[in-house]
Amino acid sequence: MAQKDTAKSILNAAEELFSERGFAETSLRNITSKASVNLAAVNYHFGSKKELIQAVFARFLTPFCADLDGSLEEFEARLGDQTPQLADLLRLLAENSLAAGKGNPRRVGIFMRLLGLAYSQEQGHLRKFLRKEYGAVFARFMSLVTAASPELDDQERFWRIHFMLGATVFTLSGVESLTAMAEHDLGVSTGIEGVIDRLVPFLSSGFQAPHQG
Amino acid sequence: MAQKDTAKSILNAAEELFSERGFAETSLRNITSKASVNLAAVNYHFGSKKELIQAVFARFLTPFCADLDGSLEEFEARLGDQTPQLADLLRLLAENSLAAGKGNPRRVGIFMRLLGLAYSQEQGHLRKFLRKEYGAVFARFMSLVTAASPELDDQERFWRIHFMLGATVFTLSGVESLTAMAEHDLGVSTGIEGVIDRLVPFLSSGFQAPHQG
DNA sequence: AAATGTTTGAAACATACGTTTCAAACAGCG
DNA sequence: CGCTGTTTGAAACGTATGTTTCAAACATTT
Repeated sequence: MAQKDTAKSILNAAEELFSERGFAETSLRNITSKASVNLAAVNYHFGSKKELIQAVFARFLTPFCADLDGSLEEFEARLGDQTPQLADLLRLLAENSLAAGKGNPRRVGIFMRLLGLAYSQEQGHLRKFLRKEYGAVFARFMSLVTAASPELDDQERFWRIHFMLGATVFTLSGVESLTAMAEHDLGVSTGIEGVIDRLVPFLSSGFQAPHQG
Repeated sequence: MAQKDTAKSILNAAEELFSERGFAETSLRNITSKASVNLAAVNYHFGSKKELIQAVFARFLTPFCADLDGSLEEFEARLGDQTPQLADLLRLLAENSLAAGKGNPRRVGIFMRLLGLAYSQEQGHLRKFLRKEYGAVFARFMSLVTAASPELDDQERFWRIHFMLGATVFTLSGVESLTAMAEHDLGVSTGIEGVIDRLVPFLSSGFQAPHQG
C-alpha cells in the first residue's frame, strides 16, 4: 500500500505548496521533504516538475468536470426549452465546487488560488493542458450563460462574464486570509459557503445591470 | 545622461518582464539583457532583486498615490457633508488610474498585473512595503466608500469591496489578452477606457445589490 | 524459495541563479 | 591636465535548482 501513498503524498504536498507560493517558488525539495519521500520519487512517478503540476490540476479537475458535466446535463433536461436563470447557473457551479472539496473545505480555496496562478504565471504548458482537457465543459456552461442573458449583446456579455470570473477567483483564492481579516477587523467568522452566499447576489446583480448602449 | 538611463532601462525592462512572467520566473539576467546593461548594474543601482521589485512599484505608486490623495482632498471638499456616490468614487479612481499611465495605455494593465502578483505570489516583503508606504491613501478611499454605503453592514460591505477589487484587478490585469480575445471572437476592439466604462456599472450594480439580511 | 519487475534511497550531475569582486572607463572639478 | 568619486564590464563565487544514476529494498508471481 505504500506504493500509491508516495505519489499521493507528493500530490498533497505539491497542491498545498504550489497554492501558497506559486510554481517557480516551490522546489521539488520543498515538496518531497514536506511529503517525507525521496527527491527522486517525483521524477520517477511523474516524469518532471511540469507533469507534476499538470497532475495536481488533473486530480482535482477531472472528477470536478465530470460531475459538472453531469449536473449540466440534468439542468438542461430539467429546463426543457425554458430560459435558464443566471443565479441558478451560479448556484449550480457553487454547489459543484463545494462538493468537489468535500471533506476538506480548504480545498476549494486552494484550488481557486491554483487556477489564478495558472493564468497569472507564465506556464504556457498549463494553459494548453487545461484548455485541451477541460475546455468542452467550460464551453457548455458558457452557452447556458449566453442563453440566460438574451438581453445582452455579445460584447457586453463577454466582459461581464470576465468581471464575474475575476470577482470569484480573486475572493475565493484569498478566502482564507480574507475571512481571517474579516474576523480580526469585524469580529465575525464566515466559512466559504457564507462567502459564496454573498457572492452570488453580487454577481447576479452586476451581470444584469442596466445596459447603457 | 547615460547615468540615469541605466537605472531607468532596468526599471522599464523589469516592469514589463515581471508583469509577464512573475518575480521568481524573471531572472536578473533576463532583465539586464532586455535592458542592454551589465548584470552587475542591478545590484549596483538597487542593491538586490528585492529592492528592484520594490523600486518598480514605487516608481508607479508614489506619483499615483500622491495624485489620488489630491483628488480625494478635492472630492471631499466639493462634497461638504453630502453622502458620496459610489459610482463617483469609482470614476475618480478610474480617472486617476488612466492618468497615471498617460502616454502609455498599456501601463495600467501592466501595473494591475503586478499588483495581482504582489498578492498572489509569496512576496512578504512586498506586501509589507506596500502597506507601509501607501496604506494611508487606501484607507482614505475606503472610508469614503463606507460613507457611500450606509445601508450595508460592515461585513457585507467588506466582502463586496473585495468582490469589486477582484473583478477590477482580474480584468484589467488581463486587459490585453482579453481585448485580443474579444477582437478575435467578436470582431470588435475596445481600449482600456472602454473596459472601464463597462466595469463601473457592473461594480455599482453589484455593490448596491439588494441586501438579503 | 527463487526470480522478476517495481519502487526507493543516497549521491552526483549539469545548469542557472543572485551576488560579489576588481580593474577599466567615465564624469565632473581643481 | 590631473585628480577623485561614480559607473560600467567581464569574470568568478557560492548556492540552489531539476534531473539522472545505480545499487539496495521491496512486492509479486511462479
